Amino acid sequence: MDAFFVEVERLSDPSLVGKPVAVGGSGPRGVVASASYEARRYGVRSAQPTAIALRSCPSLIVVSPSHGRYGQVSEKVFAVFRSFTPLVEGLSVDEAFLDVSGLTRHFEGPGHVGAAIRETIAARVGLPASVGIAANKFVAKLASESAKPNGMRHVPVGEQTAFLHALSVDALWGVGPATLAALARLGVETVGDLAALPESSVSASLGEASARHLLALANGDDPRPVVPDSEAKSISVEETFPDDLDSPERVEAALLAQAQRLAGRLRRSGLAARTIVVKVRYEDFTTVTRSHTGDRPKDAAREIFEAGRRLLEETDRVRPVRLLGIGGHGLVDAGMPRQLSIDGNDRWDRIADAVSDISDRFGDSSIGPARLADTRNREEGIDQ
DNA sequence: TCTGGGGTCCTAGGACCC
DNA sequence: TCTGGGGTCCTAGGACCC
Repeated sequence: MDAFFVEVERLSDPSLVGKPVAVGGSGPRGVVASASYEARRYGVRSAQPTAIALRSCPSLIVVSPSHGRYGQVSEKVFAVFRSFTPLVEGLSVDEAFLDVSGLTRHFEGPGHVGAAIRETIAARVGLPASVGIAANKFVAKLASESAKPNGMRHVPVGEQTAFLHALSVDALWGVGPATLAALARLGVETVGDLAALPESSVSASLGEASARHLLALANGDDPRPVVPDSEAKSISVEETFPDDLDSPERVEAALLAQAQRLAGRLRRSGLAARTIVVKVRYEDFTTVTRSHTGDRPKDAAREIFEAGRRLLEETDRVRPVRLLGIGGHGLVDAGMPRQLSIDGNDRWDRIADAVSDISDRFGDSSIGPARLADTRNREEGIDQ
C-alpha cells in the first residue's frame, strides 16, 4: 500500500487530500511514521523526527496515528488478497507476497492478476496500492518499490539482471546503514558492483552467512517460497516518555501499566509467554534488555509485572529512563495445560481477564492500577 | 525541538547434558 | 597422566524491516 497510514486518514478526512501530511508523533520526541507524497517532495521521510520534518516543510499537517483503524483497513485489504489466492504471506500491516502461479487458468498472465488486485482494492477499500511482479519474492519486492506510487511493475526473468544490477546496494533486503558502510569500504556502490566480487572478499568483511546470502540476492537468486501466515514469535509494548522518568517509583508505575497492556494482548491472542523481557533506554540513548525464562508461561498482568520488576532490579535504577518496554517471547498456546497455582494467583488471572475485557471495550487508558492513577493525579496537581 | 513502536533474525558466550 | 565432541537452551546485544 502507498503511504498507508496517510491514505487511511484521508479516507476519514478528505480535507487532507492533496496536502503535505504526516502521520506520527506530534510531541517533542515524535517521529514520522508515514508521509504523503506531497510531503516527501519537501524531504519529509518516515523515521524522521517530526520537529525536523516541520522545519523542512512548515505547512506539514501532522496527524496522530490511530493504529486500531489501520488494523481494520488492513484486514479488508488482506481479505482482497485472499480472494485471489490462499498463498498470502503478510510482511507487515500494509504489504504482502502473493504466490499467483496457480492462477494461470483464470488470467492471461501475471500482469492481468496484478491489475485485477489493484482494481479490487480501489473498489472495495478506496486506497491506492502498488504491485511488483517477478519470479521470486525479493525481485517482486523491489519491483513494487519502483512501481510506487499507485503503479505496477513487471520484471520478467530475462530483464532481472539488468534491473537489479543498476540499483544501489542498499536497495537489497538486509542492507542497512552498517552493511552499507562495510560494502562501501570494498568499493561497492551498486548491486552490479557486489555481484562482480568474489565471495571470499565479501565474507571477509561481512561473515560467511551474510556474504552468501547477499551475493545470491545480487544475482537475483531467491528460492524462499511464499509461506502463509506464520505464528507470532513475540509480543511487546514499549513507550518513549515525553520527559524522562527520574525515579524508580515512576518507572515501576509505568511498568505496571505496560504489564497490563501486554497481558491483555496475550489473552486476546490466547497466548502465554515463557520468557519476559524488559527493555530500558537511558537519556543518552544506550539501551539494555534483561530477560528471564520462568518455569510456567505467563499471561496474567500481576505475574508479568512481578517478573518485570525483578528484571528491572538488574538495571541501573539511578539513571533517568527515556524508554521502557516489556515483552513476551517463547509464546505458547494459553489453552495448553498449565499447573494450577496454589498461592492465590488465579484470582489475579480473573482480574487480568476483567481488565482485558474493559480495555478491549473502552480503550487501554480506561482502566489501570491505582498506583498509576495516583501518579497521574499527582502530576496534574489533583489532591489525593 | 534528535532519534517511535512493533516486530524478525542472527551471533556469541556460557550453562548444561550425554 | 589435567580437559573431547556434539547438541540444546538461555541471555544480551545488534542489524534490519515497515
